[in-house]
Amino acid sequence: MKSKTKPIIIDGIDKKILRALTTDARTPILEIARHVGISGAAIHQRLRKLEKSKLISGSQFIIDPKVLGYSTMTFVGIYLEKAVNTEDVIRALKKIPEVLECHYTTGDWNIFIKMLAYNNNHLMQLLNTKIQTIVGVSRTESIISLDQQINRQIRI
Amino acid sequence: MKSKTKPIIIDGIDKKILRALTTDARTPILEIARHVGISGAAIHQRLRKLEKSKLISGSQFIIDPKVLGYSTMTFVGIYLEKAVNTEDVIRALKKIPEVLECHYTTGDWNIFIKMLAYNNNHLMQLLNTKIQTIVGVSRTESIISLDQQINRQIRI
DNA sequence: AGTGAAAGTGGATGTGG
DNA sequence: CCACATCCACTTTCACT
Repeated sequence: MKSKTKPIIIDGIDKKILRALTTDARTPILEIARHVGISGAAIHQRLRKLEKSKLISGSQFIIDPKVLGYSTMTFVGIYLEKAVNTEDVIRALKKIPEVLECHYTTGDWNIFIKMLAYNNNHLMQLLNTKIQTIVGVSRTESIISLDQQINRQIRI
Repeated sequence: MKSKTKPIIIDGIDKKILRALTTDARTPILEIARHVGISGAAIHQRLRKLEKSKLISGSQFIIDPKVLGYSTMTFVGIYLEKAVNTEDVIRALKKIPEVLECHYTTGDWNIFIKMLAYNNNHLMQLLNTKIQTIVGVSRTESIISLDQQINRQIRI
């Protein structure tokens, strides 16, 4: 299967549409239309094009974890034992809701995750009872985020 | 100012609303209403409550960076020189669009960032011409994400 | 907290330029 | 690629429970 994904051509109007909708997914199409000076139907067509190109992969309401009491964000580097099925480890990590991201990485660690916890105690508990207990995990190193200064999508 | 944010009480209906809207920000209120068995107006009221509590901090269309050609995601640990104004460094990082996240962290690094690049060459270029040139940055260590297996919000 | 109805607005679509 | 017109669905508000 030749993945013949055409290179997407995005003009200034598309950019304005994307900027509006990546800032607020509920921005009315007609409002964007007024703003860029073409009809709502035209915006609608362009949106279909952008969705078909998979450039837009969906939309989400954003939950603020702090309001739920999650005040500690941590990055955890994970060392795996040599002969281990990494897919099983990923599967186990997926079952831990506090794990938000998980990457195979270059460097010393085999796996790198981003994780939320209520506080440092909870973090320790998660590491000891959830992460370290996964078969194949030999050791972890934690990097706690003291403050997040940037959090955004790629600019369009 | 005592930040007297009441602990939010979220019942099962709120959870269903949030689950629908964090999956697809454009889910019609009436559809959710039919699903949970109360009126649209009631869903609307609850949404106002959730927004007022700041648990919902907004909504976004999600852009897939891969479609734009960004195939390399990298975490970069940054060492700063001793007597440096970290705020200036943050300010400089904010101006680099490829930087998506930026954290003050515990551990060896002072600052930890998540970054996109088109490829390894572009990554090198970004490091050499954008990151390393920031006044106060002494050294960086890069961890390249070979594959991202998990990417999600906190579960509700 | 929730209902139901009313009023206004926006999304979706087809025809035609 | 866009405009216009249409229809239908959705959001929002309010009086009432």
